[in-house]
Amino acid sequence: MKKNADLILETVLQSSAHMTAEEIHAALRDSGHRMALATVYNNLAQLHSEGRIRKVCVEGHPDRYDKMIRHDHLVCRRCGKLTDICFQDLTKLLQSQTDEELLSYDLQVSYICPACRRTAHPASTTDP
Amino acid sequence: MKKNADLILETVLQSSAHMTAEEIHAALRDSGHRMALATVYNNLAQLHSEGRIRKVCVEGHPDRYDKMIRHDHLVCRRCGKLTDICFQDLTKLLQSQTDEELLSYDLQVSYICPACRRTAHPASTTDP
DNA sequence: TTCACCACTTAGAATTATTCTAATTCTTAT
DNA sequence: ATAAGAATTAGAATAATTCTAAGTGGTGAA
Repeated sequence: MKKNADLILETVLQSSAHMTAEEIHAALRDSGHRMALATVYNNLAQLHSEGRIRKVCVEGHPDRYDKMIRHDHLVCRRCGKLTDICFQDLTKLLQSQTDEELLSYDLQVSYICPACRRTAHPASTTDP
Repeated sequence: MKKNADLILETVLQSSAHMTAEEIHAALRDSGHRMALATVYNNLAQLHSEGRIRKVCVEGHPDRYDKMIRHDHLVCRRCGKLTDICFQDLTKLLQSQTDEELLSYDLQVSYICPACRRTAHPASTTDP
């Protein structure tokens, strides 16, 4: 029988939804894998410290977990939604400007997502 | 008499210490400005939403506040200490790779700070 | 100068995500 | 089978932050 750690890892890797610990817990429960939320937290912490998953913290929201595959995030300033994007040549540019050994980086670019732009734009008709 | 919001803003701007709400509260108290911690939180939120200060969240640590002046952060993976750094041409590179209107970004590069490298390096003599 | 109005502040309770504790249940090798 | 060790658990605890509802203070009109 599969270990919890593997189930949790799979859930994170298979999803592109940047899931929270709660969401992962719920998803596993829905597919018949009952375990304590603390177990999810424990294993996520373990997987993260082993460098097998990423932990993304967005202000005002619970932490989210993600694949390691090199990519960056657009964060909507209105609704907080994360979208993947991959900026090229970033590592090169960063490393070229310092003598420190850079281990990794986390880039969050904020913008207004298309949905928010459409629906939540106040006073759009009178804007210049 | 100066308003609390101004005192709080000044404290953030004058310090290069990336202070937490608690630290700002303590600093103000030490200089004779007594106010509730909630007031500090309220005003920091206000200043942040007005785009007058930055809010930096480092995993496992309380949020820190910072000047707006364009710069990035090195975060020590061991001790969590923040160090300012300014990568050049970053805005240009990011904007050149997307059609979205990018509002701002937050880049945290992780490394091992010199202090940790010196003191907390395990088994350094046998490393390759 | 009184009064009503408003913004700001406050103490303390509440909330929320996460971690801790201590007990229990699995694994696994012998 | 069984002891040792690891993983899991329920529930308590923690910590940062926000909320609530009441209090304070200044301002300007009457």
